[in-house]
Amino acid sequence: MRSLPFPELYTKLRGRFGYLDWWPGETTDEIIIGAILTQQASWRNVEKAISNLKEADCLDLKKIGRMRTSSLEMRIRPSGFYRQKAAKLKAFARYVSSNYSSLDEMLSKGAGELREELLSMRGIGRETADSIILYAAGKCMFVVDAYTKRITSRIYGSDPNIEYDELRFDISASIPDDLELYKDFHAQFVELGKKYCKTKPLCNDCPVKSYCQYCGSAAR
DNA sequence: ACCCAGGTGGCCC
DNA sequence: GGGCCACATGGG
Repeated sequence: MRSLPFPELYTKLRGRFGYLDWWPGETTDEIIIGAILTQQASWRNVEKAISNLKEADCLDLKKIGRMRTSSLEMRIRPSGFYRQKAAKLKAFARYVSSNYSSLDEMLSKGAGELREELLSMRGIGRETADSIILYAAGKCMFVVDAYTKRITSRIYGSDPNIEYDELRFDISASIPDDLELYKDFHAQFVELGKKYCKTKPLCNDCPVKSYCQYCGSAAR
């Protein structure tokens, strides 16, 4: 197997998929709402939920805090786990309004401190916390997800069940401290994963096929 | 009729 | 520290 360090992996994916502008031009409220709604859901379904909220002029944490729970649940229903997610959104909205004068005040804290705080909140796990830090707060925090684990295990032979933070540290330590790179690299992992790295082999035409231990033999 | 999706938390041993 | 499980909808 040829070696493929993370920066070169990014270059390769970027060359293939182009710059992927995730959550472009959205408000921080919308990014956080989307980060919660997308937990174990397809983005297509999240878009429906977001569109329902927008239609009701409720794509806003303060308004979500004041909405009737049943109404919120109905709006976000397409994104799945809608009762849990409604509670998570309510809890987030309540937390911000009772502890800060604005969402921006919370998001302007240091990344490490903000991470601890987000992780202490109910329904906010590591991936959601890091997505909020990276895309809403705009601070370098690498977002790991199931695709990131699967792809790195197939290319580098690492444990597919690697600890979230271990992989996060490994990638962070080997790429430059550049916000746009952090944002886009995660998006590239997801793009590659969706197209070519499902649990079943989809090696055909995969941009990193020759580096992949899963299908590398076919590529050689 | 399955299997999967841009996870999280709880409970068990 | 790992292995299950519930949570729920919509698309392939």
